[in-house]
Amino acid sequence: MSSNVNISMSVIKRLPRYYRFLGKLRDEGHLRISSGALSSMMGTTASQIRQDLNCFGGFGQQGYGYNVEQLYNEIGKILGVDRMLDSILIGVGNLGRAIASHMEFEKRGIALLGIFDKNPSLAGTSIKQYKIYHADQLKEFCAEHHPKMAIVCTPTVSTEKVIDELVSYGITGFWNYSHFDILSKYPNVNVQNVHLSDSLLTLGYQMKNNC
Amino acid sequence: MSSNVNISMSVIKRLPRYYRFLGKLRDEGHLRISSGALSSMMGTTASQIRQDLNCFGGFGQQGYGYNVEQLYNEIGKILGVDRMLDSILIGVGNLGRAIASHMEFEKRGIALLGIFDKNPSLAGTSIKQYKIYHADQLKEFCAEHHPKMAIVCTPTVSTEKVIDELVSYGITGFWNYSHFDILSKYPNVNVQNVHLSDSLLTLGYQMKNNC
DNA sequence: TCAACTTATTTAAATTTTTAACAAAGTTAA
DNA sequence: TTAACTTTGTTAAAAATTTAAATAAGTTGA
Repeated sequence: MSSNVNISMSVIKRLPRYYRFLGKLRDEGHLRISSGALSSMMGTTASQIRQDLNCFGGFGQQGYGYNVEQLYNEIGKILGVDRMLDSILIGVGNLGRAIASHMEFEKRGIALLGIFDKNPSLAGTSIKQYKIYHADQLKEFCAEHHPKMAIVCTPTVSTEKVIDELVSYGITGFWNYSHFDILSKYPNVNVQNVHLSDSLLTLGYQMKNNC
Repeated sequence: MSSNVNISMSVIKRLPRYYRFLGKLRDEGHLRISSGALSSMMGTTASQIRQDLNCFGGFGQQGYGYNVEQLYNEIGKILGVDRMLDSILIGVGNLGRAIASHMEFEKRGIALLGIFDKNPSLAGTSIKQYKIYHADQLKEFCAEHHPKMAIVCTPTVSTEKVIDELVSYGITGFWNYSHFDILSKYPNVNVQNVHLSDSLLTLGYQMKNNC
C-alpha cells in the first residue's frame, strides 16, 4: 500500500541509498537479498531496513528475503524515477557544467530540457545533448515548455532574484547549488539546498575530534 | 567549555549552516543577533539554536544575544577552520575539476597540497594554484608531505583500491565523491560520502508527493 | 540607579527515531 | 509431506532529538 501519508523525512532520505545498493546488487546478478545481509553491507541495522520498507508496503517474503530486481524497481517508483520530470539548469560555471555532464538525469526521472546562462558566447553551444540558451530566453522557454524543476547553479548574489522569477514562471522544485539558502517562503515549492562545503566542514570536525 | 564529549552528529551537522548564516550577517555588518532572530532567518527554532550552541559553551549574553563576529569565530574554531589540514585531491574529471576550482579550501582550514590523475597529459598542468601530478607519484608524495585528508573524485571502479592505498599512505579522512560508498572498515578513518544524486531523488519524491 | 524588558541558560516534557523482540509466514531439503 | 530453518511484518521498548517552560542574568532608557 503506497498510501504515502506521514512518512518521515528520515526514512525518505535513506531511500536513495537503498536504491544505489540495490542497483549495484542487481548489476552483479544477485536475485535475492535479506534485510540482514543488506544491513551488514550498508553498515546499518536490519531492523531499520525492514521498518523503512514497510512504510511503503510488504515487498519481502518470509523465509526468502527481498527480490532484488523487484525491490529496486519499487523504490525507484517511490522516488519517481519512472516518470520524466521536465527540468532546466541555470548557470554554466564550473559546477553547472560538471552537473550537466556528470549527472545521469534520464536514469533518475529527470528530463533536462535546456540550460541557461547570462554569457552570450555560450548561447547556442551544448553540454552533452543539452542546449544552452541565453538567460533572456528563459521566460519564453518556460511559457512554451512548462518545466517544473530548476537546477540552480548561479552565483550567490543573483540567486534570490532568479528564484522569484522562476517561481513566477511555474517552477515548483529547486535543486539549489548556489550559496544562497532557499527557504520555503512559497507554500507549494520544494527545495533541496546542496552545500558541498557543509560535509567538508563536518569532516574537518570529525578529523579534529575522532583521531 | 569546549569539552567536546558526546556531542551528537545531529548537532554537528547543523554547525556549518550556522557558520554560513553568521558569516553572511557579519559581512552585512550586523554586530549582534538573538537566537530568535537567527531562527526565523534560518527557518528553525530558537530553542534548537540555543541548545546546539550550549553544547560548546555559553557564547551569548542574556538581554543582548550573541555577538555575530565572536560566534562566527567560535563555530569556525569548533569546525577547525583555524588550522590547516593537509590534503590531496584524486581524479580530475568534470567533478574533480569543479571542486578544485570552486571550493574555497583556505577559508575552510584545508591546505590542498596537490592533485593527482592517471592521465599523463594532465601531469604538470594546474588548476588554479594547485599542481596536478601523475597518479604514480602519489606514494612518494605522501611519504614526503604526509597529507591527512583525501578528496576522492575517481570513477567508481577504481575507488575501492585507491582507498586502501591511501589509508596505507597515512590518509585518515576521506571526502568522497565517487559512486562507491566508503564504509568505516578502518577504525580511525573518517568519511563523508557525497552522493549528489541522493538529494535529487529526494527532491523528486517531494515533488511527486507534496504538490 | 532602577525598573521593565530582553534573552541566554538550564531543566523538563514531548516527540521522533531507532533498536529490539516476537509471532506469522514461507522456504528448503530430506 | 513434513519439520526445521529462515526471514519478514509488526508490535513494543529504548534511545535520541526536538520543543517548551522556567529561571537567572544582563541590557536599556528614563
